[in-house]
Amino acid sequence: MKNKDIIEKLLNKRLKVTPQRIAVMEAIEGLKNHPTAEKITGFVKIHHPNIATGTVYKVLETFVENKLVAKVKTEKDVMRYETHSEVHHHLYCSESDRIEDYEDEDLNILLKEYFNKKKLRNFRISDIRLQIIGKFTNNNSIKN
Amino acid sequence: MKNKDIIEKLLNKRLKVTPQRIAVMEAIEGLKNHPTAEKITGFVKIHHPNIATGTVYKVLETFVENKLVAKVKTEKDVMRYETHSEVHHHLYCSESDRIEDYEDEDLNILLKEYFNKKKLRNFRISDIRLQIIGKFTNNNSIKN
DNA sequence: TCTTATAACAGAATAATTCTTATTTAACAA
DNA sequence: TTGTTAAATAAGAATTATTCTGTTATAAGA
Repeated sequence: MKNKDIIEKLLNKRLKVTPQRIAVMEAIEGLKNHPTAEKITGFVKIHHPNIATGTVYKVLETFVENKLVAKVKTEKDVMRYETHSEVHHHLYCSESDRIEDYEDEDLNILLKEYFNKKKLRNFRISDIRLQIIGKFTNNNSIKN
Repeated sequence: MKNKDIIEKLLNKRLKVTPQRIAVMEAIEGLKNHPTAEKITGFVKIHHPNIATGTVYKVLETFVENKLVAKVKTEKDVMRYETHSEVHHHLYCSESDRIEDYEDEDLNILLKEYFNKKKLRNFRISDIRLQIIGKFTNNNSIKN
C-alpha cells in the first residue's frame, strides 16, 4: 500500500494525518507476520528515530479503535497486530511464532449455515474466527 | 474435583504433589470464567496467605507445560486459564470479559471432514479452535 | 495566516510477569 | 524411620510491556 492510500484511510476515519501515524501503518504492513508492538516500534525507529515509543502505542490504540488494524489473540502474553480487516482466520504454528492468515469463503458460509440451524441459547453471534493450530511444512522465510 | 483427584492428576504427570500446586488447581476450578493469574493468586491467598505470588506463576507455567491447564487467548493483554482439556471452543462476550466454553461434537466432526477434503498446502493441522464472538442474551451472574 | 483541538514527546509510573538466591520439602532409598 | 537429593518454594529485586502525565508541537479548518 502506498503512502497515498494510508492517508486516505486516515482521512476516511476523520483522523489527523501525521507522519507518526503513517510510519506506524507502514511498519505493520512492512513487517508482515503480525508484528508485536515492540517490533513495530523498532521498525518505525529505523527511519524515524525521533518517534516516541509511547506514541507508537497511542497510534496503535487509535488504529484499533478505528478498526484500521486488529489485535490478534495469541497464546503468548504479547499482543500482535495486523492491518487488513476482511473476515479471515489464522494458522498458528505450534513450534514457532509464525502466524498466517487463512481466508476461505466456503468455510465462512459453512459455519454461517451451521450456526443458523443450530441456534445457541443465550448468545447472539457476531463473528467467528478459527484458530487453526499445527505445523507449517514449508520454510518460507518470515521476516521477524 | 476433589483433592484426591488433583493429587492423582499430578502423580500421573510425575509432578511432585505440593500444597501450593493443590491450592492453585483448586483456585482455577473454584473461580470459573477462566480466571487471570491475578485472580488465581488472590483466591489462593485467602486460604494460604503464605504462598508467594511468584510461586503461583511458576505453578501455572508447570501446569501449562504439562497440559493440566490451558491458557486462553484474549484480546486484552492478560492471559487467562482453564482446567479441562477436552476439545472445546470459546464464546467471547464483546461487551464484557465473560468467556464461556462451547462444546459441540457435531461441529468438530464437520470441521474435521471439511479440512480432510480441503487439504491446506504446507500446513498440517493438529487442532482447531473457534472463537465465537458476540453477546450473551442472559445475565447469569459470573463470579469474577 | 491564525486558532484550536488533537497529537506527539519525554520520561515517570504502573502492572504483570520473570528472575535470583537461599531455604525448604517431597519422593525415594537405605 | 531417617537420610539424601533433586525439585519446589519464598521473598523480593528486576525486567518487560504498556500506560500515564504534563508540556510542547502541529494538522486542519476558519
